[in-house]
Amino acid sequence: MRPTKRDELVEKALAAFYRNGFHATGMDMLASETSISKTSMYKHFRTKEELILAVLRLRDENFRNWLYRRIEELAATPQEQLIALFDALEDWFKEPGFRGCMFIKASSEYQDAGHPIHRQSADHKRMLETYVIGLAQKAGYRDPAALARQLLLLKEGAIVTAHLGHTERPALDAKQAAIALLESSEK
Amino acid sequence: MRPTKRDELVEKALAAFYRNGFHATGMDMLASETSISKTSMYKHFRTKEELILAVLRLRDENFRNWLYRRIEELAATPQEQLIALFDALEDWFKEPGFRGCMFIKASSEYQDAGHPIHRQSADHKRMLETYVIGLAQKAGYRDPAALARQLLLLKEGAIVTAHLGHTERPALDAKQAAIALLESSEK
DNA sequence: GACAAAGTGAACAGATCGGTCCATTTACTA
DNA sequence: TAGTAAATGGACCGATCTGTTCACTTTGTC
Repeated sequence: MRPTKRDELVEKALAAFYRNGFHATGMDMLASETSISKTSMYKHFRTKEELILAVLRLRDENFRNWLYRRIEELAATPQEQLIALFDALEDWFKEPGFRGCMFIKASSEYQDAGHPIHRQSADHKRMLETYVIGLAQKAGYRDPAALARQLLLLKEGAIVTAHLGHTERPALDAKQAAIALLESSEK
Repeated sequence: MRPTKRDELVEKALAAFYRNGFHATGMDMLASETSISKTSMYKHFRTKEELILAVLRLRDENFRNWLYRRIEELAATPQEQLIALFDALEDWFKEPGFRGCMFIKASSEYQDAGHPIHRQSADHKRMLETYVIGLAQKAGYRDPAALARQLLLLKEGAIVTAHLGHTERPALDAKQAAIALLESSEK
């Protein structure tokens, strides 16, 4: 089954929005860049906002799938996987087109906490939190939720620091901090 | 000496950009919101970009002054001040108009690492780093730079998490992680 | 009270914004 | 092969974008 035109649009729009930002990427630019007519775009999505929401759904799926698999490749036990998270980050930061976290950027452009785009970005972060809490639970920590939240602060910090580009290897700094946190956390 | 019209413009533009974003805030909206004519605005700044750069300079000055003073209010020794950083964050997050870090948002909208706005945002982060390294040095840590980078990852993470709003008290999580990091860092 | 500097409002430019419309062409399927 | 659904290009809408121009008014100073 070939990917539908709709999927193709969302995929290419994802690349354009990620590289160029949301407000800065117009629907005409999108049409020419994706080689999909504006008429078609507006047949699939009633507004630009709906398209962005679809893009963010795809991004969430892609990113979490990639991350979870990469972490499993890198480490076998939950304990080690909590650390491997930061090795995976380093891989991501090194990718040529890296431009930060799409959800942080989305919430930067759609700031109102009640805005659908902002809310969907928060949902993504919540799902990541659930995943890391699960790892911390399996690893046997006494307060897995608190530990997960702390590790995720390091993750978010590393991402924005990598994008800002004022520090050499934020993923490595985060990893070392994570190791220290794990060692000082009670089981 | 009264503040000049230029200062007044930059100050009000700061509030508008912070609340509303950069691309989403047009020069006409800015003119009506600041009660300063467009003609005047363009007499002080040749382009919107130049105005944004002036706004970011003011924001950097305001924010660092506020933060440094708040930290000194909250704690007396460098050791305690490294922790008080996160109490200051909590104060900030609780402010009614809190909408995240202006520099993270600026770099989210002007993503290219070579763009003046992106570069200036990175400069702000570097200056904060210098300050925290100084505290870590005075507190007598063996590797003050590494420790400062780790603490700042927690800070950036807490800011974006507070803005996303998917977690209850990110500043408190960050503070507890910071305490653990400090305890496990060699002097 | 004259003069220059600074600020004003409003119209204007050309480009782009999100979104609509329509006649035509392509592609799948009965 | 006929019919239908999907996709196309391009014109078009009103609004908004950054930035300019101009004639007029305010303001502070000598």
